[in-house]
Amino acid sequence: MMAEFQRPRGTRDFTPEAMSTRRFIEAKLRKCAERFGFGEVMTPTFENTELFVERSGETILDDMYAFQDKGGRDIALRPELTAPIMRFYVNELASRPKPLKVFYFGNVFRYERPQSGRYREFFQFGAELIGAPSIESDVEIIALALSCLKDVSLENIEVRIGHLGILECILEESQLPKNLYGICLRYIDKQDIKTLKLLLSENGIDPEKQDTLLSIISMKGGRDVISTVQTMVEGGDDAFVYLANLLTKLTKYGFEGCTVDFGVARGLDYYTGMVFEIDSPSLGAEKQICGGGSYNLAELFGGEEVNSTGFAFGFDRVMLALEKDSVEIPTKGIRAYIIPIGQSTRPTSFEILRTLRENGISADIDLMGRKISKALAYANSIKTDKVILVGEKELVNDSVTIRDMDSGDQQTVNINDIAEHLKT
RNA sequence: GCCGGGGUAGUGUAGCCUGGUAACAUAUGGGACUGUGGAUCCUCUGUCCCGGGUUCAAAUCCCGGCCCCGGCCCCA
Repeated sequence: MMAEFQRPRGTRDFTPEAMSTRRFIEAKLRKCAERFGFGEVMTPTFENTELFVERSGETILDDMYAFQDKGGRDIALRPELTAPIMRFYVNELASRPKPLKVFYFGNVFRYERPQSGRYREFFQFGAELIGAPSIESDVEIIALALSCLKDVSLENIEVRIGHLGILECILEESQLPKNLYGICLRYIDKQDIKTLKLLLSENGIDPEKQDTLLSIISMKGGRDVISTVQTMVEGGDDAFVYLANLLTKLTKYGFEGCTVDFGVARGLDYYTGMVFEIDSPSLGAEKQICGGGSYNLAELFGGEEVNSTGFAFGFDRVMLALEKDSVEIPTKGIRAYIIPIGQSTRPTSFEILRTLRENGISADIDLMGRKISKALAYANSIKTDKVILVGEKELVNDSVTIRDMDSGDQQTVNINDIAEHLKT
């Protein structure tokens, strides 16, 4: 048999086993966000293309699944979820009590060349905290991201926190024309030192200032780095204090090991202050599993200015990282598998099946009419905890044999006690 | 968009260099063992990514495409 159809490039099918582990992790993330007081929201899979162009500029059209629908409307499959959430906010949620805390989990689409940890349809889990312009909001967001990773037991991570205020300050000092800030931040984010240097030289930036800038953006470390850099920069005091306080407040949440990295720029114009990224060193080229920061988008979408801060996880990369780090994820099977021995016991077997299911116990039964040996092999393959052997001999005494699939131990249980027996 | 490595039963592989009837393991389905054999034994089915070229003959060599893996670019 020849497979007639293939999946579109960069997409994936998920097996029952894969879905089981994905849902397990997903549930942990959701629970964590809810514990932090965030509520889940959902927006459409596609939006008007304009929304994303407004946010990121015409160039992202190349990287989007954008098309015209039958009514001639320009439509795009969402490439990310922050813009849709902010649109939702401006449309309907703006008058809600502040702060507004929302989270999401959804598929997103990008027309890019697939590679390790990069697909054309992938999944993002993220949160946005809207309307609370305090440092505590930024801390709350970072703490949520870190707590999520803690809850899924991903320990091998690198957290890098930066501040655009400081970068801006440095750029101002270097007297680079303001219209080049965007490009410059882009190079900084990419750590493209060569091109950055070229840009600075071309614009007649004092070589000494160049060196200062270059050394600052490559600096990362703990609290001491903040003070070191502060001595190299004039002004920007507020931002330095902010970063220092941020680290202090994070420790109150129990998070110590965050590093400060002045090279985190997240090449986008609407980020305003704190920015952060989380990497999993176990992954290859695509090792960033999370990105976030404080931003202002509402105004751009026609709403009132409102401070927001948020992050997004690359869910698939989190799953990859968990796999690389060999984090165990429990596989769940069913509680009981019923094997009728011989035709005569099948009616009673189905009664037992029904009783178990009505008692909230996951249960399945042999539908193939198999003999014990093969039925046991099947039961083993679907990872059931117990097997219930329903045979004539036991039924004479209204009982069945329950076999524990881990130990192989068996015991005789009265039919009326099966549900109770399996609950423990 | 660019570079490299790949694509052989459901899965994992051998065969490719050096062209000559496509194989092994495992899984699935069926059967035997007549109530514990999660075993063992027997057995059916099932494969060269697609298209073109070279050749008497292509899984094998050549070209193009598609897809996968790794990297570049990009990464909202």
